[in-house]
Amino acid sequence: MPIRLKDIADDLNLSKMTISKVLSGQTDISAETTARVLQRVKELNYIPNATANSLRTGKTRTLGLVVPSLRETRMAEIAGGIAETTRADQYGLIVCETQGEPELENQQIEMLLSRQVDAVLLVSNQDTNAFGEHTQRNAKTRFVFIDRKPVGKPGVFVGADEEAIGYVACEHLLHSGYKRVAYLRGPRTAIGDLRAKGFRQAMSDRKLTPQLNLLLDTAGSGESEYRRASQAMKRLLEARVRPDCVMAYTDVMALAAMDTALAHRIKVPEEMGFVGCGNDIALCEMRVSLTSVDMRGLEIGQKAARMATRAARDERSSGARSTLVSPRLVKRTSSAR
Amino acid sequence: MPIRLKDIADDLNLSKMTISKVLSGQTDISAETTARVLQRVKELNYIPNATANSLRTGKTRTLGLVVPSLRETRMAEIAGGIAETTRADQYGLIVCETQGEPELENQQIEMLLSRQVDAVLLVSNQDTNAFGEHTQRNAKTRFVFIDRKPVGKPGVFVGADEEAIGYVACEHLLHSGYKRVAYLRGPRTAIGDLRAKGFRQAMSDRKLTPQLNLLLDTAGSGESEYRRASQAMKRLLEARVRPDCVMAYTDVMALAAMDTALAHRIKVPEEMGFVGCGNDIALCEMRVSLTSVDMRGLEIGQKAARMATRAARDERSSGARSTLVSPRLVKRTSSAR
DNA sequence: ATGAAAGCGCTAACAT
DNA sequence: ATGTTAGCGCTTTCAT
Repeated sequence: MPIRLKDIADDLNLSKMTISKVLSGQTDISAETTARVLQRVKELNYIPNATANSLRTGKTRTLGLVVPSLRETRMAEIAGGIAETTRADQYGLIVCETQGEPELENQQIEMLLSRQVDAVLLVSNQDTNAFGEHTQRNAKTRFVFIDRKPVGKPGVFVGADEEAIGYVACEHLLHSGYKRVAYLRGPRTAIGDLRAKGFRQAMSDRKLTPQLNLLLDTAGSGESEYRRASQAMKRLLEARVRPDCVMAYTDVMALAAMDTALAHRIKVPEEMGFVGCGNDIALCEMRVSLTSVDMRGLEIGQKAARMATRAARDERSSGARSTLVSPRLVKRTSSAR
Repeated sequence: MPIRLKDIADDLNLSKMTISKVLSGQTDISAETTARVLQRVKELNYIPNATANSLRTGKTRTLGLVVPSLRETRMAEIAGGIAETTRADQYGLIVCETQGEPELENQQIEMLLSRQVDAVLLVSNQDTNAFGEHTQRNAKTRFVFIDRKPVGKPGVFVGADEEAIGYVACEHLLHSGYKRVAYLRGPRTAIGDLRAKGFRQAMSDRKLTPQLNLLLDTAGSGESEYRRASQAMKRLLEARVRPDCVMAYTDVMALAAMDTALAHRIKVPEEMGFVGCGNDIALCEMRVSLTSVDMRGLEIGQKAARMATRAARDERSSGARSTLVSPRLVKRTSSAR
């Protein structure tokens, strides 16, 4: 059996309280006793029972993270940022996958509440608010939403500034001297729409009109993202007016477009430029290295974790309700005109 | 404040025990009472306090996972398998990153032990066994090692059959009619050596001698894996005897080699075949789709989680001490001669 | 500067 | 079929 406070106390002819006080850094214990206790604690390799502590104090120093899947690059990045920050703060992190299923999401949130986590970090798939009951009733546990704004729930929000992502990518191409921007715009989700809005804004800020026939939606089922983007790119190359640059919703799509162009003997970046989103290091260093928008998953995770621990400490729900993290453009060869 | 057992008991004029029994499915409660309790529990949205339960029972129904980083594809896969299985078993999963630093690894293990996890799943970076103390002293917590065999610690092991991975990849190429296999062998780690051994075995089983000049080590610092593999491939193409196929330690390396060959106007797969390892879906569907060895990260995670929960349940440390998971070859165009 | 008592929310073991 | 007692390991509060 593991060693308990009492074991140390008995061993030293002191009371449990004295040991507890030493370990929690109270100052009303003599230096001598403190030293004796600390030494014995080390010798016996005492590890405090966090469960008992939690039951007594009502705090677990543990956060819960709920994500659709850890295997998407973006989620892994965000989770990494969260894990890093929680570790530094001496918090634990319970991670749950939901496969995008609302039912599992609710189930996992309930599991986390049962485990008394101090806060829940949630990348939700639910546009609806079935988890409303939880956030309502259980006033104790704070919620931090990531990347997807909840409809009107209590809890703070951190996410990428999607509109800025679209803007930055497009503006970079225009600034580099490219003129006819094609945008492989990805799915018709809230995020996809925001990013497209940024793209359009960048165009109109330069008095350019997006040529709508270059606005392709590569969503669709069956084929891989790469193949779908390749096909879209082929169609673009056959158009009356060819674009002289392409921005894409993801790095994979940008890479697919670039590969297609290269196969058509188009010179990159001289004749055609490319920008992706994600700054996925495995993808951006391939072939002609790819300019990409870093969406700051790591920072978003860090920020979310900090908001969570702060919210968990404060009684009152604290200040900032919503934070957008600005993207950062990483220039590489593919757009170096 | 959240609702407690006692609240329900008072509300129904029953004792805490009756409620507890109903919720844990004891049979010695009348059907009528059971129904009444269940209904009120649902109405009040009662969520049991797992912390109190754990303190009382000594079990947390929580596993700890320690990995170098969640952002490597392989780790994300393994973690995904673990998360899936623990969820199905109604276990929680505390995830920790160590950035490959032994100090952090020990720290995180201690954190997990403090939180009384029922078992620790560990992808260790330590060849040494600094965590020995923990595994020794804390007889209660079980250890499951993943992908890296510990030197001689208590605890079970699950990992990929690395030798088989090397064998399967090479044998596939030979079976397809390729003759001169080049192997971009990756780093000189224990795993790298095992995989090379499998490669050599496959060659000698066919009475072929690996041409040593084709055995390249792409380890080295600074440049990205893709660039290093590209350079290695260029050297291979300038050699007196060109290989007619390439197998690589990773999918990125295989892709780099293939891109280099394609840039040299070599026809894939007719003139040259390629096989990678990892079966990374984002990479294998690019360009000429890449044949790759699936290293079964998901299955390894699932198996590890099952071993962990089983070990946590049984008092005695149970049977199987070591399991190797066989790789699965996924044939695609790049080697379709 | 040190310690005794009480109790966090739950359940194992034993009454009734 | 239902309830009582005791206690998991710790900390808060209040003595001494």
